[in-house]
Amino acid sequence: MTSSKKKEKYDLILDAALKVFAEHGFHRSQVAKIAREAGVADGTIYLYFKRKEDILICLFREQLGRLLQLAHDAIQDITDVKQALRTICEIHYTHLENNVDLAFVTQIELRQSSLELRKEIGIAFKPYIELVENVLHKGIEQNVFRPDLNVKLVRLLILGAIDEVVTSWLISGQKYSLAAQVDGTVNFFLQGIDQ
Amino acid sequence: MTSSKKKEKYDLILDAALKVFAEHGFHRSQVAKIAREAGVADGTIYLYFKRKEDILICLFREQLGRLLQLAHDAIQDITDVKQALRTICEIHYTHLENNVDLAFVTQIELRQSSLELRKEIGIAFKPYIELVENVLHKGIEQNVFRPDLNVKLVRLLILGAIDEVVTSWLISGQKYSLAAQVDGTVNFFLQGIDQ
Amino acid sequence: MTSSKKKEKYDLILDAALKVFAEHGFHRSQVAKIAREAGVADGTIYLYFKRKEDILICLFREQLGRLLQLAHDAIQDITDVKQALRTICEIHYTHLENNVDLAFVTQIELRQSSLELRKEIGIAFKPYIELVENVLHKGIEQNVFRPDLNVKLVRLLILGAIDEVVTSWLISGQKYSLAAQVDGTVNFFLQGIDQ
Amino acid sequence: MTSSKKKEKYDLILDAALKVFAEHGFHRSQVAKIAREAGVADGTIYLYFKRKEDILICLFREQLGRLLQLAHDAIQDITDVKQALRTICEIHYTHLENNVDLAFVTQIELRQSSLELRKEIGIAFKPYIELVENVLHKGIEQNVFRPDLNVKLVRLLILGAIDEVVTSWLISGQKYSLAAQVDGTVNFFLQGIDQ
DNA sequence: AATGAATGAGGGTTCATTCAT
DNA sequence: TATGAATGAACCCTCATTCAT
Repeated sequence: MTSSKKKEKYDLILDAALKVFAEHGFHRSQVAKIAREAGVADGTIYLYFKRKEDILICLFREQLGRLLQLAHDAIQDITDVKQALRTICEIHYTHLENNVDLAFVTQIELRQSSLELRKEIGIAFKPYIELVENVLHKGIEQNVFRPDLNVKLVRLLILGAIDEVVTSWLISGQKYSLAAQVDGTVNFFLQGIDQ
Repeated sequence: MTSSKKKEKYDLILDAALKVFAEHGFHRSQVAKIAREAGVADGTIYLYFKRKEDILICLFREQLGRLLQLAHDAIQDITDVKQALRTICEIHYTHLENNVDLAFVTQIELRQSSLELRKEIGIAFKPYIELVENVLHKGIEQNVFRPDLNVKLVRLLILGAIDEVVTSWLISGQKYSLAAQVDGTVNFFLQGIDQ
Repeated sequence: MTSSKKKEKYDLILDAALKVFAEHGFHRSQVAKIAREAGVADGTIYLYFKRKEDILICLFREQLGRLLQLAHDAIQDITDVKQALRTICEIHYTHLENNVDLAFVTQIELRQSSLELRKEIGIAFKPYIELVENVLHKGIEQNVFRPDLNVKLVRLLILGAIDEVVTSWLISGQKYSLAAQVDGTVNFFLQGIDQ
Repeated sequence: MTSSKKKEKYDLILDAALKVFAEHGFHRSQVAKIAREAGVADGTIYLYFKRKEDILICLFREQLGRLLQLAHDAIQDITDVKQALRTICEIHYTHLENNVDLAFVTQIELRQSSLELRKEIGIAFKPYIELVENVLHKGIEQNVFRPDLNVKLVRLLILGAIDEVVTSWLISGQKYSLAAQVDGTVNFFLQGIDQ
């Protein structure tokens, strides 16, 4: 009972933080504002999080975990690596398009943080990196992807490219469909721009 | 004479800012520290820049201008669009590898800014975008690149991919050569990962 | 039974407080820390003490009571007032030397309190004051001490002098024997510094 | 000019701090309150003092310096060591009686500080200690004071005794004359209480 | 143009105390 | 009696910006 309540309040705060961060940005979001939004006292925040930055980190971990789970489950039964890559991209775009608040936090606010925090984020991001690298490795083994690929570099290129598309879509004011970019994106990944 | 002095001091401040931002990050760089580094009084900064963020914007414009000029000059006489793309990527990587301070400011510090600032930065970034898009358009016209390319999307994908490679190299502690990634990067852009 | 348990817990808390106050100082000693040391819940503290300062006051009362009892018992059968004074001083120094935690609390932490608290402390200190004044009065009656003594003033001088010796010994890091100062102290009280 | 203004503001703040500390105590005195009393902005305080505690230390140094100067000047031409001791005591009592705010700060507020701060205070107090010890040494040399005196111990006893008299006078509400205690105090120091 | 002293708004965090259970 | 989760008031200090000189 107590633990369920604790869980509830923990989530209450994270939900409130997501909303407040998305609206005002990390630096402009006072802890007091998050507390008010969550319906708890300022001090209560500090029963669940060590400091303000921790809220951001936990929020990211939690949310990235869901995205990862979605992607993981979706490619579980897919043997076609090209299709797997497409699915990852599709889920990535779709999930962020359906969760604009989350998109703002990951694409904009999360970058406004100290180098130390970015390293923390990097660690949390590891499983997602591995998901992509696994697909690449499998593709090379299956002779579907070119054997001379530098997997780490290609992974950077793919995730950097995806990231920029999402950020650009956000900054533009979400005036077009993000999910509609999947085909163009994946074709680029697979065939490049050369004739 | 006066204007030349003004020019001098303006540059003095920007040079100081680049150094200080790179060392301490934007938020940890007090205006007073930049002033001391530049050898001027705190108040003098405000004769040349409206506010602290302006220093960052101007610094970015100035430096991006140089990179743009380098790239522009280098592809001037190149008719082979593939080679042009390679040259842009090569200059981008090489220039940032040779100017780590600049790299830190553009890849890390510049992101730690408000949405408004990022829009400003976007505007300054326009000419670089056009440079890349021009190459893409030319390549399509020449039937070297695929005719169905969504140029804006591909440009995002290319610049996002490059950006991530640079950031990752920085965060890793510049433990390997950035310029050595040109081949892998451009091959990916041209042929993708498909066999 | 209940009252005995209460007594037990009351003492448990005071013992914990003495330890925690001595180690961290009054202001740096959170109520939570005392509670943990005592093995009770935070809220339980408030069943026995009105507020944090009360713990300090009660602790002082309790401990001073013991010192007073020791001194009182020791001079009970002493008719020589000079010897009585020496005994009081000896017990004071010895007791604090043997209870450094207590010394820290009385000499350092107790002073870090509001004027109001110091008045409370003054009241608790009354019996000790009377003990000393009684010896002085008796000495005057017996024509052992000078008849023109201002008893209240002399009592202040004596206790102030003793207090400073103890504090200085503490701050010095207890590098010498406090009890060894009894002779020098009492000689000063009795004969002054004049040849 | 500038330095004279700086001096002025420095003193303005110290004067304000003395008043505010005396009235509300150190811990209850917000920096903002001192600033308002001094007629400067909050931030200005920090142009002259590193932190709140520094104000207290500087205040003490400044004021103790004056008291020391007074005592030093007064005993300059006195060859009679007994008279010198009397003069020191007289000036101490008189000065604090004439500067009740100062008395509150030195006797009450200054004690409510961390052990570290008390060490700082101890250093500032050194010259005063030496003043007293010099008189004691001289008295022993002149065969006026007993040759077997433990000078350091006696100095502690004397200053401790004086200190307690002042504090007691303060806590009592200054209902009697402090200066009137000089005779009783000095007689005690010289002859003790023995017949 | 240049100075640099002065300004003052702004917020994360602690912790004594309460109260529902 | 006992718990301990929740409360929320309280405050020092930084630093971007201004302005009198």
